[in-house]
Amino acid sequence: MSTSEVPRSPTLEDVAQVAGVSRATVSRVINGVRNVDPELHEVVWRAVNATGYVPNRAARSLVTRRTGSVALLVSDSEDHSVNDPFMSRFFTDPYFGRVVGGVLSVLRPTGVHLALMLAGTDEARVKVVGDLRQGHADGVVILSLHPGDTLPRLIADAGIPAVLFGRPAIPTPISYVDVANDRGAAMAAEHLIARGCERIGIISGPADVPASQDRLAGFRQAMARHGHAYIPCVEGNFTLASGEAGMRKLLAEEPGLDGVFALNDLMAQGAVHALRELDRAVPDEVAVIGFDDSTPALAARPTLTTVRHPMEDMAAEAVRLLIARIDDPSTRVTSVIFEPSLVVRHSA
Amino acid sequence: MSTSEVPRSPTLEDVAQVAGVSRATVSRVINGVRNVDPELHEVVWRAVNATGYVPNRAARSLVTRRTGSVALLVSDSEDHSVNDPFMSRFFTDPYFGRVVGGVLSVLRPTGVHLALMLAGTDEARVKVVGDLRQGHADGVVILSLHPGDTLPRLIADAGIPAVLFGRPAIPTPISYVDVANDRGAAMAAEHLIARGCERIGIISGPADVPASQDRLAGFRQAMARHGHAYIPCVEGNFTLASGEAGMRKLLAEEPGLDGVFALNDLMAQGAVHALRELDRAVPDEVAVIGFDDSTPALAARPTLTTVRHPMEDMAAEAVRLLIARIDDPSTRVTSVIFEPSLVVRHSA
DNA sequence: GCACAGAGGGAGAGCGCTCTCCGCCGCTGA
DNA sequence: TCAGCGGCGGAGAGCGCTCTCCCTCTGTGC
Repeated sequence: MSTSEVPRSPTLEDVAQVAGVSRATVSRVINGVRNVDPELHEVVWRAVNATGYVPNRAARSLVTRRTGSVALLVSDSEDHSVNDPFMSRFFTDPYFGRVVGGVLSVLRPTGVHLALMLAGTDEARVKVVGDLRQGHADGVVILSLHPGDTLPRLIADAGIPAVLFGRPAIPTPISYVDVANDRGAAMAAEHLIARGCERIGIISGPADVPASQDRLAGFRQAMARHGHAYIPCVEGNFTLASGEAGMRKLLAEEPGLDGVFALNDLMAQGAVHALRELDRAVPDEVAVIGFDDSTPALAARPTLTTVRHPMEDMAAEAVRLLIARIDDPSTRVTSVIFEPSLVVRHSA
Repeated sequence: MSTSEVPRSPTLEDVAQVAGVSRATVSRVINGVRNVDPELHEVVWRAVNATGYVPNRAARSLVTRRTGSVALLVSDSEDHSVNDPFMSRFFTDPYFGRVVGGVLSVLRPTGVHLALMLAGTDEARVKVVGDLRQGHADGVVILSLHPGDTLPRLIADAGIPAVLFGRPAIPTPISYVDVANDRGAAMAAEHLIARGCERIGIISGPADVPASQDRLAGFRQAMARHGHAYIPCVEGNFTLASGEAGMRKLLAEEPGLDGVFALNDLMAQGAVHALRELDRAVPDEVAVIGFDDSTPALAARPTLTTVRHPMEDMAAEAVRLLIARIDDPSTRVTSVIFEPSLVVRHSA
């Protein structure tokens, strides 16, 4: 197409020349600083449009020490990534997409850009901190996928503005957002009981994951308030297959089960599959309730009764906290906890 | 925690001082350029580690005119984004996650970073081009979600290295990767026919989407080769609900239907739901085949027979093409078409 | 008439890096 | 012995911007 020379893009200097003013004045106009004669203001903008000027990001960053972008950092354990070159297990999970959507919803209007970073190995973790310190992003929202993650600590120690998505397993001086997992689980318990379930089981997540712990505790406490001292529980890992296996195991232990709480929707869907194969009607014979209210909840049949986890709002708030901290590093470390809500559909 | 002053991070100059050499030499060592005395080499690295030096990205970008990152740009039409503040419809779709996974799988080892950009409005499109021209990324993989998108053209005209994910609706001088949609659809047709289906219908996607057109054409041609001149077809929009509605409509038109090809898995799953409600056994009474081989294919019951769309590999290849073009802008515009494959499960 | 304030705009340093140019040094060949 | 050469390292310009300093110019008060 165009065989012409790469037409070096216009600089401030070029605009200044066209407008007949100094570089400094153009800079002032563009950044809206100080009083500039309205007439000159106009002239400068005209010159900007005439030349097609766009500020050079690197040059600006160099002097302002700001990049105008934040990072979404996914910190996973090594063994996961190694087994799955595409990390599709995670990226395909609605969890990721909902967080990205929430993050972008607040970033978009502000013009701040988003970088996506991954840290699977310890080496990568160190590299990420270096990158962050030297101008890849002004701050970072951390999505830590395994408990005992050292990354939040590294980042906090490096003085990089950061906000965690979800309570950290190890207490760390970083702000975080979370959902009241315990309260959500309690809602699930109340709902099953109100429905008349009497023998209720749990398909939990990994025991060391904070969200899993909180949901478990909340559910058990609510059940205890109703006199249910012991709740059979099997451990899953938040996958469809583990929900299916968990359901079978639970039923083997407690054949008279009439209600199940799965700690996420995917496992709840797995449980429903197992129940169908065993010819137990859902919800009439066994009621199933999930957690998250993500896509599987609507795609499953019967549709899942679940606890809504407002991930988009949480992600949006995380970014707001982050931006506040970037703008004023003295902002206190804080946590924002969102209220879950029960979404009643057909499975319970 | 640390109330100390922000300890200005070390610069090349600092490292040079520690190593007792010039700035230029440190730069050479770090960038692995030219022959540097092995002994000095060693000394410099020691100094780098001692000072904890990390190159400043902005400064480097400023002179090299490279950012060391590429963008994944999602170009959507305005009406979508407006209705869905989080764009969750798209980000939650396994499509997005698989592409991100594929992109990161090749980016990670190279140390190139990923920026995520969104362009919903025309205004945003112009802004994106400006950002791209001035140092937000060295190139861009474009995920265009609506036909007639002007963005690829804008980007091509701006001379920004770019690769499209999927054939553009409007011919544009940009490299792209795609799957042989027609061949995949033909495989689906052959499979249904081999199974003994005689009255086969299609649940298509929007008529103006290239992937939809190609699948439709491929399917029809394959059917024609077997003497099926007319195939009933209803139009969906790639969602679960549209698959369900499409199935009902199809069945109303053609009650004797014994096979259905849905242009993606989500619609296939919807079709299965409809069939269950209408008490038609899948696959015995009606065989259902999808396209993509994404998560719904495994989550549905019965599990879906589908055509595998190697999105991760395609995304990876797109990035490789992009990087090649960034490194050598004279690289020719090309297209890489991937072969689909049939994945036989239980629904057909 | 003059000091002074205050606002607007220009000059120029400098952010941290890369890269060209050049000089030094030790070696080779005549 | 000396020009020539090639390898290695230093000096320094300059990437495009922001921002401080300072100069100029107008308007005000005494």
